Amino acid sequence: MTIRLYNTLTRRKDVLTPIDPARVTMYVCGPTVYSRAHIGNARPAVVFDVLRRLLRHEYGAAHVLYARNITDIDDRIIAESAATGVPIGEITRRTEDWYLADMGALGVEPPDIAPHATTSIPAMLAMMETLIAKGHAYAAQGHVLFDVPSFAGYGALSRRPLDEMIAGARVEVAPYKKSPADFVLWKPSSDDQPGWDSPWGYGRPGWHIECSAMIAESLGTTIDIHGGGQDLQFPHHENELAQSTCAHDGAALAQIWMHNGFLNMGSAEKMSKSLGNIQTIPELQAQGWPGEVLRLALLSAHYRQPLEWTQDLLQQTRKTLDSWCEVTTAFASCQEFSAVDYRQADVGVVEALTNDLNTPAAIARMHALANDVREADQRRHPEAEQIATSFRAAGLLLGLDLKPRPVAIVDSQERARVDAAIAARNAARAAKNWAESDRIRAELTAAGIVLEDGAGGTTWRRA
RNA sequence: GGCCCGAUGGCGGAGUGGUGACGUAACGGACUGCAAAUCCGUGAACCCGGGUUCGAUUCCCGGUCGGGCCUCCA
Repeated sequence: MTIRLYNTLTRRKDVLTPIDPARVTMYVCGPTVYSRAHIGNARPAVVFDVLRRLLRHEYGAAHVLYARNITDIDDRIIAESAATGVPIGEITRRTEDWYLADMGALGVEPPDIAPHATTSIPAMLAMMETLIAKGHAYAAQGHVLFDVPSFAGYGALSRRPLDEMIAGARVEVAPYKKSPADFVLWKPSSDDQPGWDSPWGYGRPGWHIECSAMIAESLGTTIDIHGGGQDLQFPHHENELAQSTCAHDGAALAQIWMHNGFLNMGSAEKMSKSLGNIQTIPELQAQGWPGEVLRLALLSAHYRQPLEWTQDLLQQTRKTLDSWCEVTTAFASCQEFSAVDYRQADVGVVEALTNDLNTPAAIARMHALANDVREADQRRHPEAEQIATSFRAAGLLLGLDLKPRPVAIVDSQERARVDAAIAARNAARAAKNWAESDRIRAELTAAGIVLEDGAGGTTWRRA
């Protein structure tokens, strides 16, 4: 099936044509590990996790190579260490562990490759030497700078004319820059700052060079998809593109550039650490929102659109997820996780995703499938089971495990206790002793168990 | 100031040159001892002004409002 993705470089939906369909490559800018990620940081992780699942569906799991970096050297990390007294290594290790745990809670699988900036210094130094040799970078006062005017294509990604950028610059231009637009590839470190020896002295890399070096090292010269948040479009991705293109004699860095939108917190204000209006994933979980609810909520809007992040959205999402899990309950083939494969996913859901990852359309299709299953099941139509399977498989494509309910009844004593209570209540109901039957229901409700009297008897589930 | 993006029902959120998804909320009904779930049904929107067109929410221009980036940021 043809996958079309919106390409920031061309400002239209382009057909994805992998350079090598047996090795589809995707790189997404990962976190700078200086403080715990918030739910807004999770949007790209979840979005590109879905894209990865779609790519695996189309090209085969063994033919997709996904890299997401860890930026573990950065001035914010140095500042965080200085402010808290916690050693840099501890901050970065701890924050990365949190990141992986938090994303895991949202059903995000770890990438195939997770390059770290600090272990890619040789590759960065090599790329800088190449850029200098080719006349696209120069050394000055312990710095190495990229010579922006030397690259005619600069500004193509963010559509910023170079002269206007210089004219509108609000930052004071460092004296060692040949052009105000030039950016730092390498900068000197003081003795108390982390650094590495280099031909230009003891120092550390600038922000942009790491991604260029790590992409070349781990995936290749030209990759199929490059992703990240909208805010990275400029200057980060523009600079990455410039460095890599110049280092590789004009070869494109990526075929398709994708950028996700932000989460808004009420009043259309974006969630950000500097505004202080963030919610971390453990905080949200502590409020009672399971990871899958958070994940589906993040997918409820198209990835390029802003998403209003509200309690109402989470409540609505939880309800949706509950009803979807209810749908698979009656079908034996859906009970066993191993029996369901995402390759059996409903074609309507797949089609929605191949259209620039239209998750809202995919979710709408899921609702339709759920209705189909309920209807077919009600009529005892043999097709019901098959639809239920394609429904659950499509859920896997979205990264949702739509397990049948009730779930997590590991305690057989508890099960026996609930069964006994239901029997007692049904006896009371048969005797029209409503006071007693309501008392029993209230007791179970207090224990977090919801009873449902259906045509086939009383069933229960966790609230 | 420059560049870019957006504006759809109470809310969230797709999509389309012509019978206006989907979800949730509201209302009516069926079912139910009550409830939940489910089912049936009813209302409910395309920012403003021009233009193109037989016809625009959809295309074009202008405006208003909102957001992002230009400095760290998913």
